[in-house]
Amino acid sequence: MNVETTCVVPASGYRPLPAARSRHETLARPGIALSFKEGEQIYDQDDHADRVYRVIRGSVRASRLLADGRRQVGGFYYEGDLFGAEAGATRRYATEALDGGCQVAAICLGSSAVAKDAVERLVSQAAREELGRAQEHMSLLARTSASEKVATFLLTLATRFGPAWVHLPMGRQDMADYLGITIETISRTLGRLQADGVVEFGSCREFRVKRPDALERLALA
Amino acid sequence: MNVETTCVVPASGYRPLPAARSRHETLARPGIALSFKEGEQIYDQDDHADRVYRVIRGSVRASRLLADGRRQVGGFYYEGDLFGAEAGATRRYATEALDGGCQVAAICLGSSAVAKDAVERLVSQAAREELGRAQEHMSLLARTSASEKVATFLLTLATRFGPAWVHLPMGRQDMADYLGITIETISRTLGRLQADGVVEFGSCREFRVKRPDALERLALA
DNA sequence: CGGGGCCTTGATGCTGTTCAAATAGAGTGG
DNA sequence: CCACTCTATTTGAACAGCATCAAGGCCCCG
Repeated sequence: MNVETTCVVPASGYRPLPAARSRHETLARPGIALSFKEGEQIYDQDDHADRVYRVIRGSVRASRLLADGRRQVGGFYYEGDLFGAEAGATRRYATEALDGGCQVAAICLGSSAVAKDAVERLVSQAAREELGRAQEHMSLLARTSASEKVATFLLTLATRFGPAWVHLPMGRQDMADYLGITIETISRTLGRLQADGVVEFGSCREFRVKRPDALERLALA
Repeated sequence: MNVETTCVVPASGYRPLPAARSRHETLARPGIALSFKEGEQIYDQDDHADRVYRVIRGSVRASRLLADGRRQVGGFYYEGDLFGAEAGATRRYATEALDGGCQVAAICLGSSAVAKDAVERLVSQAAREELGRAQEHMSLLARTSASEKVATFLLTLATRFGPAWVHLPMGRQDMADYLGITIETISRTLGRLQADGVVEFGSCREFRVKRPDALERLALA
């Protein structure tokens, strides 16, 4: 494409922050800290969306009930993640704390006129993060085989939370509803991965990657 | 590709537009109009993302090559849609014109200092639209059966493009890669829907809904 | 010790994939 | 306008993988 335009690459404003941030940076941001018990709801499906959040501690699950009663898990948010940006005026997913002692910072839209710019940047950033996650999730769901999905899921977690033992804040049903497969298939696939020596489970909520190369090969395939 | 006009009309009053827009209204917005032939690329995967676009005429396909050679279709954009917002600094999907004579308006980030605010709002709006589409697509991919996926896909198109005959700008392979199923399953499912009298195909690129209630039931189920 | 989640494991059927081939459709040049 | 070619779509048959139904085991907590 050879077009002569007066386009200028922007110096700032459209550059996303790296996905992983230090906790210090996280805490140094505006917002009202809130605590939630395990399973407690942060906001509900169809609520009016008037704020975004940042996870300070613990993890959060976004889920949605479909017309026929099935449940879809939209995503998981971990320490440092922004969430709560919406395409419309209402919540597409409900969000709940996965851990006891889960803390989030709420950033209210249009709260203080002083910090208006900062809030707008935060909201914009939240939308970008959400978009990235949604696209990642789409790739995951588009994969054909259950082992690819599960392998990719574990790999993503392992990549983010270090090479040692990784704690799974969500249950098997959550994973199933997130990956679009049944809980039985999840269980069998995890069992197979462990039997093949690719990963190792300390308990059903804790795993460790034993052969990263094999896991990556499965995830890509 | 050739440049048609060079309109740098700064949009004054911003307001969220309805999904369907008149062509006139579309053209009254800032941007550089560009024309593409069928199959011509608008931008490539991994390109630097320095502008967003609005479809003026025709339709656009976003697609992505995966490591193992498979192709994933991220979405389709139709007249009036904003596209090209990214979560990161580079393009996650390549985009190509589906029709001959496809026209899009390019809005360069940070182009004119005068319209800076308008551009920022447009980019923000583009991100929101993209997020909404991604979430819709996730719901689609999470559905278990092929008939649900195909029915939902047709219903979405029919809802947007009126009750009469709807033209499909994409081929079967595009639909397959969008829905995460094979082209054979697409073909069989469409055949079944037609045999059941739910839809009717004039040609393989044109259909009409005969029993909207039945289609909706399939889509929800 | 007993109850109730949650997770695992087993057997069977269905749905979609795969491989293969036929048919339809669009474009090209005579 | 027709014959030819190439691609897109449809159709067929066999197989593989996941869902479903069902039962059993594990673990936490009262």
